[in-house]
Amino acid sequence: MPARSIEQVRNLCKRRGFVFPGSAAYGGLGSFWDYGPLGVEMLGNVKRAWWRDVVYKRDDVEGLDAAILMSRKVWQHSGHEATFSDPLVDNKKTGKRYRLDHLLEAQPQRVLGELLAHINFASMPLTKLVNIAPQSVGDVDYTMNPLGAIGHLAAMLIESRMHHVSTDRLVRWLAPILVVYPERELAINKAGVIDPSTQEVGEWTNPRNFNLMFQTHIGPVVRAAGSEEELAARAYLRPETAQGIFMNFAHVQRSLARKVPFGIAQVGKAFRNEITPGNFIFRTREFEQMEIEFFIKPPQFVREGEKNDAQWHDEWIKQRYEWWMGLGIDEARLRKREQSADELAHYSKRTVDLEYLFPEFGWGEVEGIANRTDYDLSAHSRDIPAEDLARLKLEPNADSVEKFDYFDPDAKARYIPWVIEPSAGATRAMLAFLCEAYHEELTKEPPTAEVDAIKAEIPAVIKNAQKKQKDAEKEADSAQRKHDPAAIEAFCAALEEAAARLPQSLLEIDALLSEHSGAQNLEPVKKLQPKVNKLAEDCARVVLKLHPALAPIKLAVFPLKKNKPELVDIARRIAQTYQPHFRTVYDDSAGIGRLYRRQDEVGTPWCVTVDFQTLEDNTVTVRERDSMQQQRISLEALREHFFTRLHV
RNA sequence: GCGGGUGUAGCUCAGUGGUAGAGCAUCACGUUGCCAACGUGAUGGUCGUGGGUUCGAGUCCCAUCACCCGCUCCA
Repeated sequence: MPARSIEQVRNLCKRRGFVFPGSAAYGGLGSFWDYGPLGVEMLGNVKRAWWRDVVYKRDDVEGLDAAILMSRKVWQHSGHEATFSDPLVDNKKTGKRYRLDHLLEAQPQRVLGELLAHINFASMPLTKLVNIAPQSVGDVDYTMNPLGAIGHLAAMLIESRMHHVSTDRLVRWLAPILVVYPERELAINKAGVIDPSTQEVGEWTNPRNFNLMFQTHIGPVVRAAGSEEELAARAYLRPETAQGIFMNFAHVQRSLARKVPFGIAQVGKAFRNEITPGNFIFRTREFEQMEIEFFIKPPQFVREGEKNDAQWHDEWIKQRYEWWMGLGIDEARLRKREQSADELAHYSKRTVDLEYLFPEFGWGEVEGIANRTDYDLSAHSRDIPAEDLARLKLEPNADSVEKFDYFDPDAKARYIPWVIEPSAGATRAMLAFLCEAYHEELTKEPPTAEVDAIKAEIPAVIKNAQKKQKDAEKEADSAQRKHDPAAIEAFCAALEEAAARLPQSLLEIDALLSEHSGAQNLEPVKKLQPKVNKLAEDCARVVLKLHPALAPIKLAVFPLKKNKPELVDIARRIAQTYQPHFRTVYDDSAGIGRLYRRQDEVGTPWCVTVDFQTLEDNTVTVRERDSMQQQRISLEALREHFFTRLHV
């Protein structure tokens, strides 16, 4: 059974030195995390496992480590500066928050018309309108007259002649207007904008603009915000590592004389001013990515027998899926999910997400494999033909001095390659592997008397719960029900079934009693739960069943008794033998049983114990983490034993 | 930003207006021949912060800060 809650994993991480809250001495800084001695090992192992798989094992991928700070121009032309700023608005009544454009898209046309009618466009500064208004409406060119464009739109909407303008296009203009319009709060509320969650008119706050990229400035001089000097000096911390790869496409291709198809892999930090960080290290504002941009021929140059973009995409999806499985993720908790058209990023033709089933919050993306076409390399190139600009919805790039094209000796043609992008979260991967590896196991037979006492109390719990279930069923209006009868019924059934399997099911019962939020309020449960929990903790061990390649410590060496210098000496010597090759620790700070449990908890796959027999025949016990089995191995054979298992 | 929750020892948490507590962890000494052993002792606290009520506040009141969970986002 993997982790039941993120809380369990978070606690273990803090207690055992994987992950600590950041800036803790000053009360913490929301959702920034520091990686402790074991965390840095494990995260490093995740990254190494990935690098081995996508760089070392292949003939067609090279590595790269680009700068984190990149010119503002990169992010303007990649589209991030525009798309990473989302206006948000809250409904004070329901507490729901929406992206303004999503909210407007969910409105009936009538409300959008009302909204336009309530905006006095003449009161808005013309300079702002110029940036927002469409250049044409229908057949009429409004380049010189943005006010006219808005007025035209408003008139059409009010007269319900919507066939000229689709809702989503209209929303794209309306949303930015509502962010800068001085009386926007009034307008939204007067127009009666509806909350999609309740289908009732909401009580809305001011839409506020959010920029998801972290800004900084190159050079120590302080400049006025928004000034020309400030904009010129502005840089962003990369929100994805991918753009660093695109910037270096030509460098890598030329310096290593690479032919398409080939890929560039990069591991590194990325930064996003997430609106809602949370779920431990799942969504943080500083995180680490493992990304590949795999460059391939554009469809029109693909010849008979060669893979096209769709086939390369499928192949990478398969490859990456297998990587996760190979490191111990169970099939039941890893899935591929096709992104729907409306959630595709601005650069993507098709994206398939790999999602892990996390405890508590459920399916969460750990990797996205996107077909980015030739969008990015074109966006950063000058002299792109007009038809390609139109196809990719790009503006001509006058800032760039490069054209990221490639002469293909096979096709005898010059083209801008397409790209398949497998992009995984390294920090998320670590969390997924930790959740997957977390196990609680019964290691001792609980005393019969205590088990019987628990058994005896369970019927009372079930009876009490069933009474609550009947009460809930009496309440006809399901919205008024305090409890969900179906949930109670399921709880009772599970509890009854588990009770019959005591004592083996002790941990399941502990989980049942402490997890059902409704159950915790039952009086008999309040009495029973601490008893069960105590007994469960006494008779169980926590073990991280990590793949050895991911385990932060590979080997721990103990003397059976720490006050026997002859055992201590040998144990220390064994540890020192392996320390240069892989993470090995020596420990004698507790009794042998406790030492084993400590290593179980951090996922150390093997422990070596030096005992009195060692003095006679030079053998030690090697104890395996998952099975807890021991075997005697001679000191000479240890090297072979571990090196083959760890692929050193 | 809105709603909910939590702040007491390194960790997990008790604490009824009247001397600041437990378990675990840590350290010392003794004991201990393989799966969270035991005994004795010790270390460790501005009870998140600032005000107020009171003879007296961890506890009641007000304010404030931080973190956690949920809401958008998506590696």
